[in-house]
Amino acid sequence: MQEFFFKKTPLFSAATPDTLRTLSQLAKRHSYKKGCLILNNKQASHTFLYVINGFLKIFKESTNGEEVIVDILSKDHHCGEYFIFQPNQDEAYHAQAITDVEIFTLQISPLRKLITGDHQLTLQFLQYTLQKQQDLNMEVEHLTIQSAIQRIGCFILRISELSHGQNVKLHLPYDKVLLASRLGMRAETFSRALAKLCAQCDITIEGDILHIGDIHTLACNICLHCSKIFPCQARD
Amino acid sequence: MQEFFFKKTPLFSAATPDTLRTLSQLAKRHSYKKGCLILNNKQASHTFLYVINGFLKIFKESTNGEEVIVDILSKDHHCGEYFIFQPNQDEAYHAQAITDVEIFTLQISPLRKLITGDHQLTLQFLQYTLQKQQDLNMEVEHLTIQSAIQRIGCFILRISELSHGQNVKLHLPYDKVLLASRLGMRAETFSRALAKLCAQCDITIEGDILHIGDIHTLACNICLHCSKIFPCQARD
DNA sequence: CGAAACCTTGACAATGTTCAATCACTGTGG
DNA sequence: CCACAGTGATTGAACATTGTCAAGGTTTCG
Repeated sequence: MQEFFFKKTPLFSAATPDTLRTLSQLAKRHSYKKGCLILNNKQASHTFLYVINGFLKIFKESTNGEEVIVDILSKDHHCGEYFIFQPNQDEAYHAQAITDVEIFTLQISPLRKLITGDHQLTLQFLQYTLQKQQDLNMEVEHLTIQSAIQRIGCFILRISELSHGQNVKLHLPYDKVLLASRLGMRAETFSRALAKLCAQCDITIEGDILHIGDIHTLACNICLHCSKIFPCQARD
Repeated sequence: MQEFFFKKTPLFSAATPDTLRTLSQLAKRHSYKKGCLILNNKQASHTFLYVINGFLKIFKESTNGEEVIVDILSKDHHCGEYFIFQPNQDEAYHAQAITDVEIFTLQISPLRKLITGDHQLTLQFLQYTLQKQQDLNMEVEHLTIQSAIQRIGCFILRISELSHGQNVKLHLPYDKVLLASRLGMRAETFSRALAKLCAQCDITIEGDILHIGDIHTLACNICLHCSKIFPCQARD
């Protein structure tokens, strides 16, 4: 992979030329078709994974077999950095392509060397990790104080890029079963809650397309139940 | 404050002598009585806060007035580092002493200078932030797949320090109203769920003291509903 | 002692899950 | 080209869990 590619990514843009060169030698690019499992347990704990394009589902399984979604990664999001400081951790997680997807991977141990030798890179990692922490704090908050309807409305507002527009047309980024799971509810609950939300807030559904009468009306109904103020900058 | 004090904290132990000296000049130590509000909104966004002793509640308010607990900080935990890279963020949060508490504070902008000038310190911050991210991932998982009873059981196992012992005596670290809120449920739900848990798992309650017949029995009933394997290393 | 906070309990309402049935859509193989 | 299986999505009914409201008991502390 080429050095200038890394120079353009948010996470590595501030890295030194040396780091960029090493990255270009070590990173391995992969493509996967929708549905493919990307990491097995053994790989996961010593692999850093960066999404170039497409969507990826990161999930775990509870001991009694229930699937839990840890994250859904889109372009320029990444995972596995936790293992930089926890090399022998047995935090099994799985990654699956939910669209066709392009990624690159790095082995954790050379990444650890890069980090320890490049202060600017470490600062970037710290910055993005702190941002991620904020996102997770918000997720906990939403699971605690929002109903299913409110969580769906909030998600819609976030992917609408928080425009104030009217008659906005919007694609759901992935299927409803997955979205339900991402928002911490069952598919049936999602279906019913979305229908209710639409009835209340002047939205019509057509498959995976939403027609939203007025974003601001929606925000007025939803954003009460959150510590942030519309338009917030939360990511998808 | 003395340099060797910072040298002994987990977060700053790897800092350079220069950093430690600057810290000792800039950090301000404070004591608060149980119940005191420690930060107002204006201070929060440019203050880093480190707990020396006692417990602290970090919380936000949703627009419609509901309180949400973001975290409960105990000795050697801290907050506010998010603002290092988001200096003008208006993420209002509040901090309140839930026991008598000792803390020290740093202004964000000198802390930012320390971080940018001390690679080892940045690595420590990154390490602790990544650990925190894992903890939050676990919290989301628990809110998603565990019932109230299971969340309480899981909490008890974590503060039991995961010993396998029998006839373990355990103090709840803070009052039940707060604990309920921390675990994402109402006080009434907590009361009922704890009673059920005790009936199921050979535990007796006496005020804030729990007598647990067998930790392992409890773990068998609870840890099914989690992606980690008992004994896990999750913190409080 | 008395007020305030903490905690528990009961009755009931609201919310979300489970299970089963059904329908629409897609891609496959005959 | 059609039959068919499989996935995704929706709906209804019964049920489980959690929240709400009201009341009353207990503990703490000035």
